[in-house]
Amino acid sequence: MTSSSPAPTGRQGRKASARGESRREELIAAAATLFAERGYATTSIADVAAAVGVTQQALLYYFGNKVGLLHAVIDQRDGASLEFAEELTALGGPAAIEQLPRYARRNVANPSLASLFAVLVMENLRPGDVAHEHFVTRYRNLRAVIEQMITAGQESGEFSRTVDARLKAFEILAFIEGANTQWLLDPDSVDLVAATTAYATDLLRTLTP
Amino acid sequence: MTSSSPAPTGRQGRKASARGESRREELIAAAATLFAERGYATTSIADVAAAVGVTQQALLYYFGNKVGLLHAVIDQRDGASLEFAEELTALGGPAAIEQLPRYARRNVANPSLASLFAVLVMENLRPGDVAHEHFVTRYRNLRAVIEQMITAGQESGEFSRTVDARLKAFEILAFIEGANTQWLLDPDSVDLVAATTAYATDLLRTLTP
DNA sequence: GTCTATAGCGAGATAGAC
DNA sequence: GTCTATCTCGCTATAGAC
Repeated sequence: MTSSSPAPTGRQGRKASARGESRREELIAAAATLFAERGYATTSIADVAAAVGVTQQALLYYFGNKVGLLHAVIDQRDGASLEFAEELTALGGPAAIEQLPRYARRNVANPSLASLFAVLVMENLRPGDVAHEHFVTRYRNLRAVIEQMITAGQESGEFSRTVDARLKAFEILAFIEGANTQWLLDPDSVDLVAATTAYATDLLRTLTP
Repeated sequence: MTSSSPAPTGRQGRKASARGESRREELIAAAATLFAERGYATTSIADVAAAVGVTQQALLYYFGNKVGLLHAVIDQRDGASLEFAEELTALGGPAAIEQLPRYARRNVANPSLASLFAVLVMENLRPGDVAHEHFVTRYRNLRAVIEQMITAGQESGEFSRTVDARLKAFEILAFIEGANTQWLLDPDSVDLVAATTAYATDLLRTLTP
């Protein structure tokens, strides 16, 4: 966000890989994969560079330092998350709840993305950690989006007004995160989509008047 | 478990700190705190040793290597978790559900322990990670305990037989873990005990015939 | 048991050539 | 843009003295 990188001007040469990916994007993609697999702290920038076939110093040319790379990864991959959540909840009320399994399906289809943020959150729990503020606001935004979806349902009369929208939003996000954790650790032990569907069903029962 | 440490024989000298803690126990306690705060990978054994006032080499005398220290920490702190879960669920049925907020209270009272395992799990998601197998079986055991609690309630007729005990157990554990994550990241944003109490209440409604 | 000394590696980052 | 060379640091682990 602030200063960060020399930002190579304009478009890249034709050398960039198969798809129109710039070297910078290749590096971000490689970093996302490795961070998801091993975490940020244990991944060396040299490993990331090697995955793309350049040296560590080439990587530093783009991102300045390791933290710059991390922020580039977060910025590039996390926008989609909130958008996805907004898309799912935009319908408001019961229709939004029914979309919950789509979230699970998305994780199953893209475990690397699911793992990336789960791992990074735990590496940034404490104030002062490089991306702490980012994740704090990320979760606040997600809770806010879910809470609005619930209050929308209450205002339309589809949801009972006796439920505390704020606590319910917390609960729903807790389920999503915790389900994710268990599934990442032990994918064969549970059918994430089935579990999410079951949860959504029961959830609807507690929300409906 | 296997070989590990020279295991200093017999009891310790009177030099061990205020409480009857042996040096080994002091080191485990210091490691638990630091691992909880910074994670395993980013904590150096020298930091752990320094927290107790000895050198890194003294620490290695007890644990052999860094992985030995990790396993000592896990063995010492994790036994309590499963016991606690068993205690809470032993009652079976609705009474067990009502105990859920106690779990939250325990975390609030001991954030360091809550953080320790949350962080270590994410550092051991992948097969081959030093403590991967430990956490896989840990979660399997926890799910099994919760599942048994539910089936016990179903057999006594207190819980509806239409719910899938296995999926419900997964859901309950997901809530606990996810609630924990959100609260660790941003403690002021939510009242963990209130949220857990609300969840337990709604949970009971979906479980009761 | 705890120390000093030290080996040996891998990390992040800078300087400067091409 | 990407490289080679290099600096500096921190880390794990070993050897051996006390």
